[in-house]
Amino acid sequence: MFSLSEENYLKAIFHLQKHSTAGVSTNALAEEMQTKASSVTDMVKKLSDKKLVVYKKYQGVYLSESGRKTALKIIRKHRLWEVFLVEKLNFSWDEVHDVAEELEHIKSEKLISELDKFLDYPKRDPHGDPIPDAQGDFQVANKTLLSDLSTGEKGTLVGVKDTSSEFLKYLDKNKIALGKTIEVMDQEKFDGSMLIQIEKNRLRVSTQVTANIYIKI
Amino acid sequence: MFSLSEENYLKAIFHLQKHSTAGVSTNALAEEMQTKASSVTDMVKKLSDKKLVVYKKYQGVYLSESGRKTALKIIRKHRLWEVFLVEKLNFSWDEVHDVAEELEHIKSEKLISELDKFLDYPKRDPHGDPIPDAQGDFQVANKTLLSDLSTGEKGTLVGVKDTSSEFLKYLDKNKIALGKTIEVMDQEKFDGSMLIQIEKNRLRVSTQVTANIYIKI
DNA sequence: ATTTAAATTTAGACAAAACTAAAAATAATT
DNA sequence: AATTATTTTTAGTTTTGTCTAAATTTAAAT
Repeated sequence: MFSLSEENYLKAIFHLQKHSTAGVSTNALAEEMQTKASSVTDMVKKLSDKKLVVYKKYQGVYLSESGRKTALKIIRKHRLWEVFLVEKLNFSWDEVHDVAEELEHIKSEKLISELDKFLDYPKRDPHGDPIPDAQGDFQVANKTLLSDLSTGEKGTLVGVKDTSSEFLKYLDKNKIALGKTIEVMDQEKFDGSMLIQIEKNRLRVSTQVTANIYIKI
Repeated sequence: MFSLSEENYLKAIFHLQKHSTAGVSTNALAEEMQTKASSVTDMVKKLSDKKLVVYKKYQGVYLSESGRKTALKIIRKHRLWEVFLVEKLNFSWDEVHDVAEELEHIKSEKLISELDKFLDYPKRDPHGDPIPDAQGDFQVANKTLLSDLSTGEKGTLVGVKDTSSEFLKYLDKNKIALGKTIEVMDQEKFDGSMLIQIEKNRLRVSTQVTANIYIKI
């Protein structure tokens, strides 16, 4: 159907598109894809010919409806495989990304519908991100960044923004995990760092940390 | 490490090499890879540069020790994924090949060792073929083609030579499955067809069938 | 032992997806 | 508004793996 590269571009455009209503710029896409702007222009033209994106020179690129559907299918596969790796194959949440990045391109409807069934239709991946269903629909959680909470507020940790191995290992080390309750005990004016209570533990975390943790109040 | 295409060539050479002690011919490889002889020559040169095969112009190609090890790793992955698809995702033995063909190229040592563990270290794939261990070792079963048995002999069905969907569906339809006991009741001189007793059933099968079923006496 | 046939290799070309360097368009500054 | 800076696109190459057509080598047949 689509090449590996085309699929990866669609996914990247989808992820960049969430951040704003404007079109995705060539440079942003080049950065995300770890490639050069000229390569992006070439590929975007190809995707445009295939009606997967809407593209006008110098105006950035938008996913078309079919492009969005295709991107969501890939994201669905990626996140289902992540669940599989963690739940069945003893991977930790910081190890799954690269392997899922490969597995997401396997082409078989049956494989994914059966995997979904085998995993008992999970709604979220190991990082708390929602898994689109076969139609591409998914819950948009009303989540808040921990950094946006005020002293005294509390909620449940439902996701992470940064999914880098370094960040996830930091969380593991400090026993900060999905599903736990977090309460903001104090905030330092100077650097924005927070003193948080997470179950029995109390610790101070920097803004780099609080700006990458999603809370459901 | 190696490209998709390189891996597929190594696998193809491995499979063709079993049939004889001579080198694999360019044309045979072209046929197996569904490509042209000139493309094969190009790729074989590349594999030779990488010391994965031993190649002398016009003399056919042989796997080197490292080529053989690489091929066995891919075959191990292919067969483990086949077991996974059948045992965990409700695939039938005639549906697994194409998907496993894609899954076998996923690069992760941990993925495969954990999958192996998850499946409880299977020794054979759904078609009865042996699964190499992490070192590339596997049992070479002392199996016989059903067509080589004589009237009165019996044994257990341990594998199939032809793994095409058509043949496997034929076997399903006639309740011929791995692990069942088969006894040769009679053989027709004229066309070589056999009357076989397989558990409670008795049926007549052609040489196309008997030459593709492996029996362990 | 020639000639013919078949198999194999070489040479040159192409598509996909990337690159570099230069040109063009847009945005930002003075 | 004109100039400068930034972003984006174009033009021309490169690499991988394929192809066709022609040349070469090996095998088969007379």
